[in-house]
Amino acid sequence: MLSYTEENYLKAIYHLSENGQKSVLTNEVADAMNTKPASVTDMIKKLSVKKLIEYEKYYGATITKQGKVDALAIIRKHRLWETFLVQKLNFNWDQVHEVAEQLEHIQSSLLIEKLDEFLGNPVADPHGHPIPDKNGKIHIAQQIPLGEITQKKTTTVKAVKRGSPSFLQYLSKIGLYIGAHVSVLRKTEFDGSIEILIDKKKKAFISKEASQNILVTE
Amino acid sequence: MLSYTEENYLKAIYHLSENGQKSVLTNEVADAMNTKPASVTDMIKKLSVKKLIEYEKYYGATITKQGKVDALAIIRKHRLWETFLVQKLNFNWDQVHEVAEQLEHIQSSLLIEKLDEFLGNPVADPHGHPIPDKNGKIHIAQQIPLGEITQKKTTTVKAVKRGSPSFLQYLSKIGLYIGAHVSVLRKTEFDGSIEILIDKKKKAFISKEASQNILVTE
DNA sequence: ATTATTTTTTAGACTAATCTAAATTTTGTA
DNA sequence: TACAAAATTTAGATTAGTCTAAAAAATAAT
Repeated sequence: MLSYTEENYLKAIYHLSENGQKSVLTNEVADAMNTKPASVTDMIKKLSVKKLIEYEKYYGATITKQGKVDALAIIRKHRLWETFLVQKLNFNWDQVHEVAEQLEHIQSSLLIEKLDEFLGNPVADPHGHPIPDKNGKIHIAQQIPLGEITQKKTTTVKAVKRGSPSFLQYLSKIGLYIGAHVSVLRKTEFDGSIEILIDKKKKAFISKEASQNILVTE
Repeated sequence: MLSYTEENYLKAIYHLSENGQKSVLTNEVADAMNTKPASVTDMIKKLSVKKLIEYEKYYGATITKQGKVDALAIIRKHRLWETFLVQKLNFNWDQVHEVAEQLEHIQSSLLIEKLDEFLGNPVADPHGHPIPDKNGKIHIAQQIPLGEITQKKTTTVKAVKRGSPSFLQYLSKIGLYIGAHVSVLRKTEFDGSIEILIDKKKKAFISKEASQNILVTE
């Protein structure tokens, strides 16, 4: 069984290796975990002894099949708990991450299966991120950044990419949420910002950066 | 803020000091925590520096006002989570303790207040144990052991005293649960065992020991 | 291609929580 | 009361996770 800390490192390494197949570097992990590279080296050795990652000195780590399985189990728990917090306890979507970071480490397969059932076997968390099923299978929906859709076409918001609390609060403030219907009214060439129409009612200007973090149906 | 381990020790000391005002002895704590007396001595020193207990060398520890407040906050969380597991996730009452031992350490006052509300501000957990309110206040109901009630009188089961999983499973098996209506049909003098009638339907013989662990309304 | 910079690892130290074994103190008893 | 037994504390060691500083290796740049 993995310790609290081992779980967190494994998860970080999984997330870092999602974007690109390349091996994950020591400093990247240290940044993600807010620890020092020396600590990462130690932990990487531990995880590689446990066959959850493969590690070549000075060249970073790659996650193994088993490592992925374990990481996905943790991510499943995280996202189910986030869903619970929003759907059942009325948390806002910007309030759930920190608490789910704790809840994801609770060890009880009975609990997580019953929670899954209680929530109606959800396929995505409050940020639109897919929830791996019991076997670690993820259904990856085709989604593109809002900035890239054809003008006039109406799409549905499916997910947010990076979800810092302040970004999520900002989205709520302009009336944007998962499931909202959005179309692009105008694009500004020089800075990439766009004007959008939400649910045929509200207009909003959003920056290029923001538009890249909002994912919609194609 | 208390560490996971400090919380567990504080809770154990609180529970041990509930039964009797006397100070809690090192060995008692070691037994309750499944650790060695030497470890207890160390922790007792830490908690006394934090003013959660008062400690006189060789004479055990007594919990302070602040210690009680902190202990009750943990117990509140434990019992709210147990209630959640049974009422919302359909756990059996003999399955919840271990999971709640983990959940009680989640740090989020928002979470616990929302959970409390979600559950309808329950006053007792699935074993009938009182849930301290937000301010640590407990409503202590008058309850007596089943073995001590007057024969023929019908009473309502309110709580179980010590709730090991096997004892709870046994109670379920004979049809006994919190809220059941029970009367004593016969008492056997020499061993203190009794025959009871549950919900005017089921009869069961239970030992003196069991009867002392079932608490009913007077 | 040699040097400078960056990255990573190693070495050694620290804290929290635990242990065993030995020393100390209290308690019980002859 | 004095000694034996039990309980408690102290001393010293261990493990997990972390750090800083120094050493080593890889990468970039002149």
